Amino acid sequence: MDRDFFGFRSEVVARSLLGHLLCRETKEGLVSGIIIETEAYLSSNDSASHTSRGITKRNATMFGPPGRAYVYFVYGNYYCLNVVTGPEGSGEAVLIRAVEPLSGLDLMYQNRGYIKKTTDLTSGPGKLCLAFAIDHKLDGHDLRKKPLYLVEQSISDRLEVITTPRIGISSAKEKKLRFIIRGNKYLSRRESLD
DNA sequence: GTTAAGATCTGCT
DNA sequence: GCAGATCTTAACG
Repeated sequence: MDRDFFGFRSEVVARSLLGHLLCRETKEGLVSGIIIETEAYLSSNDSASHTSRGITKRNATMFGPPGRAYVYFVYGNYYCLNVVTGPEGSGEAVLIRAVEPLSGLDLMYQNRGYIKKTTDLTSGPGKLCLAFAIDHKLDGHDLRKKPLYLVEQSISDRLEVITTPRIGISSAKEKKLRFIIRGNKYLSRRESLD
């Protein structure tokens, strides 16, 4: 995936990331999945974004060059993976909320502990970081390079995409900045009626 | 130094 | 459907 892909506003990149592949290589092997759910966090006028109050130690990666990974720790237990977007310095990103498992299923089960259903492997931002062995050490990593990278799929522009409000936030609830592939089994939540 | 809230997940009802 | 676990971050005194 080339550099120009990430330089657009996060609302645009969030949509265009759907259908492409997220790949992770570790010494145990290769894991990959199809991106099916994303959320955009804007550079300005978005009180739900980590960057709404300026640059801090945690969110510094979001103000860096696009195409990097912004990985942060939430709720004392889990990591979330974002893709930095927009021109450098704008402070925006796209949260990867769910993928559809494609390869390396055995390794995902191993990374997640004893999970029974395939639909529980990567159907949420914290879950997919566990399954893909993503943690704070990958914060700032360039997503065009191993061991964590994106691969373009030609099917991406023919998907049926719908938008909903973002999940788990208390401000800017009205903004429909969550992008999902309609009807996919691996979404973090069922589609709401709107 | 202290404190409250948080881009979540799991297990139980 | 709901509460608890768990701990970092950032705001405030």
